[in-house]
Amino acid sequence: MSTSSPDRAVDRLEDRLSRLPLRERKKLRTRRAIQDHALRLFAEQGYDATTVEQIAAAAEISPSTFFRYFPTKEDVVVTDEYDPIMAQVIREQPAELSAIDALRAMLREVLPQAFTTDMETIKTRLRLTAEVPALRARTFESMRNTFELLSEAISERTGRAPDDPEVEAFGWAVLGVMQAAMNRLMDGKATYEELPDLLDHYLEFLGRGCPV
Amino acid sequence: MSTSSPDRAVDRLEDRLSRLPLRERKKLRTRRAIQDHALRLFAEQGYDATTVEQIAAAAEISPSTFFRYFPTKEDVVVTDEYDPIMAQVIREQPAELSAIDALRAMLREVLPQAFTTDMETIKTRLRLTAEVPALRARTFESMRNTFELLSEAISERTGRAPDDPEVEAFGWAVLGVMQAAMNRLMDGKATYEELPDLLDHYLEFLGRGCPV
DNA sequence: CTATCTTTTGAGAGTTACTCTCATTTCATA
DNA sequence: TATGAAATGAGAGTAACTCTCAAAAGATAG
Repeated sequence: MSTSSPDRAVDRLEDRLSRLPLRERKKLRTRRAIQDHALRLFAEQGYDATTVEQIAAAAEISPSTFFRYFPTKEDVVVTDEYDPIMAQVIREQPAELSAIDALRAMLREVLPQAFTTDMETIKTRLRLTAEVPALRARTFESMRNTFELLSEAISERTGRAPDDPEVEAFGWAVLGVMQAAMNRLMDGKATYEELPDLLDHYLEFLGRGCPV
Repeated sequence: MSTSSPDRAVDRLEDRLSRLPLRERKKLRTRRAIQDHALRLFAEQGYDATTVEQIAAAAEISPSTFFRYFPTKEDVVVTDEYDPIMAQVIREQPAELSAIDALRAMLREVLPQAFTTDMETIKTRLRLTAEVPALRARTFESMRNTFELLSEAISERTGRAPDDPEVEAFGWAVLGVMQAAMNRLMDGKATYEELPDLLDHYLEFLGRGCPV
């Protein structure tokens, strides 16, 4: 299995950081500081028990500045950078693969890579998302973003319009089975090691018409 | 197409109201008053521009009491009573139908019924859900409830465990295509008249393995 | 019908996420 | 080094929720 594509996709992101005007680099550093301190405090004290004021103090900024970087406290946990990478890797799959097989190949590439580089953050975020109602709710908004990128990539591969009714149904069905897998993970009915296989199985199951 | 089942299911709900201790009946009346006034005010002034204080004043209760009936302002819009009815109607379908066909039959029964009795409320709720980010987010929590009832009903029909991995994947895939249909409705790409056919087509499409 | 017990309600104070405004500082450019 | 633009901090304000406690309303026994 090729491992170079997601590396490249990630590298492209990291690369951009270094050769940026000072101002922009400082902003990115501040953003990351906020997120790191926030996740640490959430893990230590719990989400609700941690105030924005505390996060701002830990990151050495003012509360006003916090809200300039993250419109809500929830965004600190919910915002991630994987969606564009996943969309990109879908596009890089051979054209002869079906949409479902392209998705399966993408996940087999991206998941191990993400787990290797960011396991701790991923675990913290998933645990918070499972436990805090406000964060669970926000998940849906981020699914809508994922849907946009996903249906765009699918549309390109299949030559159908991005707002084709069946493309949209397919996109949401895929997000559905992904959510099913995430829920099993959050409920402790599956482990992180099993996740790639579970997702693969779910997509194949979807392609067979969900025979139950 | 049978029309008696959803009538009975609804009737059973309405029936209970009449022969209830005074206290309970008053509570239900208060609850409905809050919801009616809230939806009216939201429609007139917008969701964000309407405060809980205004709703409480309109319903002639105190703000404290508002939060005893609805834990959050969002719940007033998001809470609905259709899920148990839908689960019940799924159970009433002939055993020889596949899970997907049972769902299709259920929707052909329940949707017209719901549209006939509650069209105004449904439209208001859907429009608010489309427009207000906080409400969009909350949709996901109510999907989780729907999932519980749905997977329970599917599990009974198929004889598989409710937490069987494939039952869960199927349930979320179904919720996915339903969400796809709702989104088309909210985006103005489909009408309420077309919704039953669209949903029917989506479920059939799902049963064919989503060939895109 | 009265008295008691339980449940529901209202009033009010407190917390915190989030918004807005304006003065100040920090960085970019000539 | 001076000038303009963008980022920051400080502070005041709003509104959704939480908690506590006393008053009111409904249920129940005598």
